[in-house]
Amino acid sequence: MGKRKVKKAAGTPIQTPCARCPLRRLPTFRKFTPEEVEFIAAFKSGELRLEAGNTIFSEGTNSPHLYTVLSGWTFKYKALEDGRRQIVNYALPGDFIGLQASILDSIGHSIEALSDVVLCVFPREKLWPLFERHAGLAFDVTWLAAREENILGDYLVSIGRRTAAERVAFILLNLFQRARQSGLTRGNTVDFPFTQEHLADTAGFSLVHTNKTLKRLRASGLFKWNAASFEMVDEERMTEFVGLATPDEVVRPFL
Amino acid sequence: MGKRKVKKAAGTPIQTPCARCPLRRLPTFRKFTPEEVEFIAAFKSGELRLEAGNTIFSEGTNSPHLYTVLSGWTFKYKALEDGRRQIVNYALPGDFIGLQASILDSIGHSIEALSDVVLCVFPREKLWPLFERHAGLAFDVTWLAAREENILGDYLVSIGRRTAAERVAFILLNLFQRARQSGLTRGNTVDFPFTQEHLADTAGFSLVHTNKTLKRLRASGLFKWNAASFEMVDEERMTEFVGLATPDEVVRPFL
DNA sequence: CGTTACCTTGAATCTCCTCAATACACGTGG
DNA sequence: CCACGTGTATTGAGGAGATTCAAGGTAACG
Repeated sequence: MGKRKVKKAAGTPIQTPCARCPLRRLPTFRKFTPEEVEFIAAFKSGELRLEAGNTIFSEGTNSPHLYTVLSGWTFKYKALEDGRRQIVNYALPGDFIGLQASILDSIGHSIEALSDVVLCVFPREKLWPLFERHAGLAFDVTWLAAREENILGDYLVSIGRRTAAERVAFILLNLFQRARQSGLTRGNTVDFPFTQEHLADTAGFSLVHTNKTLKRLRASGLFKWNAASFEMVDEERMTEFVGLATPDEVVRPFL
Repeated sequence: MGKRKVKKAAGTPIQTPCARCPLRRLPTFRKFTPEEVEFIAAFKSGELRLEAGNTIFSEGTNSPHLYTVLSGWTFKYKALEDGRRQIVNYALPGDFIGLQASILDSIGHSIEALSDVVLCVFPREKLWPLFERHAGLAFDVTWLAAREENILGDYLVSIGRRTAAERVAFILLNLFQRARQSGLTRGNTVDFPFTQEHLADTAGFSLVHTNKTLKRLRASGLFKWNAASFEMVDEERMTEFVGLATPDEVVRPFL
């Protein structure tokens, strides 16, 4: 882990107040009633800032907290004893992480900060009052769980049935679109914080084969990806190459 | 689809009353309060009996119902235009299907009856009252969604990172254990209603390769599988071969 | 007794993996 | 400032692993 210069003001950390949550301004996220915002503000117990590379959850663990990503990227993965690793999904700003640890009793995967991140922290024991007093928010939590299932299903088809090129293209497209929803794009450009090795562990390929697939894919001109900077050149053709329909704009909840 | 002799008594169909739901007797499922049982009984609007091979949900569709499997097996899958198919998960007695269609607005996968099945039918519009009036049941719904996510994650690692033999063994083991939880085993034996082609579409392999992998795997003596009848011979070694820990007994909800 | 659905096997070919070497950017310590 | 280590990207070569094509084989059913 590289040491970075972290300048921190001494004293109390500055927290983002929920009422002025920057994510709420994005068109992606649904509007809340004042009571809901108030409840969420009370639900939130703090913020957690972590540098890239830190582990947030370990597989099999339990935790007194659950989180929402406020800024930065995280990814969740499962590892086999001999070192093989499969990345299961990513979480971007607005996404929930650690729900499994709160609902089931232990989490089935590890979660790691992919970039420097800021997480909103919620105490686990207040999840129950949320279900009791705010059916709307409870429904939102379920919505997010269903969405997660949906994404994993998409990844499953990709890994199981798509060719190498389709598979890699699918992942890049998916992450680009989700980054856009989370307000991380400028025009057709994003900074992708992950390496080819992450991509390989997401696609279920070796690093070498991922690299060669990328080379062929780049030649198609659908996108550019140098260093961290990813540019989507022809989203439409990319979408149809992967065999998907153009996604409709969703308005979704988050906490 | 083969025509079967379906003998049906004329007149009103016989329904399983929730209070005497046979699934509730299994140790796997949690006990409900009398009020909860009453609510569920009112929530349930009927039963749906389907023969093997029928489609229950089509990808991209919406539905006024959601279901619980009362008996039989179903599987959900996604198809690409050119015919490639990936089975994403199975649903056994006690499992929920079609939640995505009720929570998100359309379902991301198709669902088909693998064997003859009986489904409990719940009207979608009563899902909201459930969240409003029975936080405990709402929590259960979320629990089931989180469990689903958990299973899909396991399948992802298998498809992405396990060898052919491990992968096939994992699926068989997983389905055997879930069948046992649903009360479908007699000793170490179950009737598996799926073919090698289903297994191939679950593992992400071609039918031929699945067959050859099975042959090698059978030689290990961990299990027997002839015709429909599957016998688990050495569950412990099978578990460690796949690289898993022995699962603890879970008590889980269902509707 | 012919059809249908599944299972099985061999052969040729393509995909993907491992091993190995090189290249480039960056930050550290001399 | 330069030498060196570290992390990431790139490329070639040889060998497993999977796919497709093609041919049987078996059991159930009408």
